[in-house]
Amino acid sequence: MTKSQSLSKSQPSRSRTNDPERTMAEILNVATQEFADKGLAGARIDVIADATRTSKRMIYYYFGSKDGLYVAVLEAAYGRMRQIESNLHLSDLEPEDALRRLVEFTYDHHQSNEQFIRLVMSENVQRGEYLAQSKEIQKLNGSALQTIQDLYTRGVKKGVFKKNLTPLEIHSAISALTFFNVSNQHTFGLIFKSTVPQGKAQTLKKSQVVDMMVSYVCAT
Amino acid sequence: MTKSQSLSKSQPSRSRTNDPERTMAEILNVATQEFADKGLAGARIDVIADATRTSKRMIYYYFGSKDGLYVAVLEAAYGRMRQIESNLHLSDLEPEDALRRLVEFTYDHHQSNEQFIRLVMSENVQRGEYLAQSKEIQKLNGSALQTIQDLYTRGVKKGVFKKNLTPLEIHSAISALTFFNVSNQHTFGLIFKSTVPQGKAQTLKKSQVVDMMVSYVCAT
DNA sequence: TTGATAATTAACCAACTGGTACATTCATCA
DNA sequence: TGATGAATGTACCAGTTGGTTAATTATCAA
Repeated sequence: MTKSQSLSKSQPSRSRTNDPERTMAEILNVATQEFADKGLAGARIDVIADATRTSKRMIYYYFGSKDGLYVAVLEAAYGRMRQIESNLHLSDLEPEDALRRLVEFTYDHHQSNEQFIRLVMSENVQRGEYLAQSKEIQKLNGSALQTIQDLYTRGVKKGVFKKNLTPLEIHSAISALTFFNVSNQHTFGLIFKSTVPQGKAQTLKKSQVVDMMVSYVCAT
Repeated sequence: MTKSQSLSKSQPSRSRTNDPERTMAEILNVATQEFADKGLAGARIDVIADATRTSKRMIYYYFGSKDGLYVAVLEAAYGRMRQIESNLHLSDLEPEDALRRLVEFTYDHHQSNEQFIRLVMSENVQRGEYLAQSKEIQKLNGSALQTIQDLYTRGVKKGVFKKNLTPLEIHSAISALTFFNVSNQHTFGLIFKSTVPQGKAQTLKKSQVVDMMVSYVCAT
């Protein structure tokens, strides 16, 4: 746990410090930005290396290849997301409130994690080829659905939710509405630029998404 | 030397045919596939050229550069979409039926035009940088919204639609639900592969999307 | 202290890739 | 028919880029 000498940022010393953890973390960090910015094919290893305090050689030392680095970036990004998501505790709210809260959370979550969204888009352009290589990924499927399952079951029992919906449907709908809003903002902004306020061209407001989900899930 | 017969694979005739239109069309066609498949950065001019009956030289002759070709592909793809969309005539249907029909059409439309969706995704990864270069694109904004505007106004007048919705909201919601379903199928399929039927991993069924839109737009 | 191994640097390279130079053939029309 | 510009094919190039070779330094257990 020491963390001994992590300073000396502007010290152009001839001596060198071995700090594998920091080196790896920095590479991963810079690479995440570059890949999110340009996609796998557009990203440049040299650019990543130059933005790091270390060298290109280190990238290959720790990650083996450009693809290897990309997969590592994907895994880390998905892992981070899962962790954030797991911090929601909805079980102490009434079903309808919990639903609202979940939608709002997801909306904000997507809104403030454009980098992640861009990675996911890139990966879909590549047909999930690289995400499929990750063993880690498989583990994180259940949790989001379980949350919804619980919430939904409570709502049905209480008679406030429609029957015969599946957690996956609900999750998909929420994701679609909140993800698209960020992912397609640029083309949407261009095509409807006369009607869309410039800047962050969010065409779906949070309250609308909430309303849509509530009116869909709640019993009439 | 020894000319090594690099040619004569199938002893191509020495005669050649000038057919600029066909040449351009073929280049554009092949390029659309390649760009949709790999994105701008991932696409290779040589691959496009080789898949054509003509040569790389012609690509530069007609389109100037890789970027130029890409913009031409985008324009053509968007143009095609606009044309197809304009073939819907909803004015002879009752508002609610027209809405259903619009949603169903959009769903099928996205479902069967994955190539276009992939181009749009790529372009969003690039922040719309290239679509913005196209002068043509600006023209096609209004039509989709106008269709919805008409339909919505009729519905409100008739008292079957909620008030205070905007055409852009409605259009965005429909787009989000139908686009996402195709665009994110790969990552979604991987993460929820235990719950999603393999193959075309459509997690949102057409009827669900229709229900969502209807329950959102229709007055309670 | 020392020897082994992990971490790191710098120079280098071969393949790839967008783009071109140039010669040549086709189509049109006077 | 022959001249002229448009269209096309071939060969080539120079910059880029992922990846590597080889030598050097830090770290730490024994």
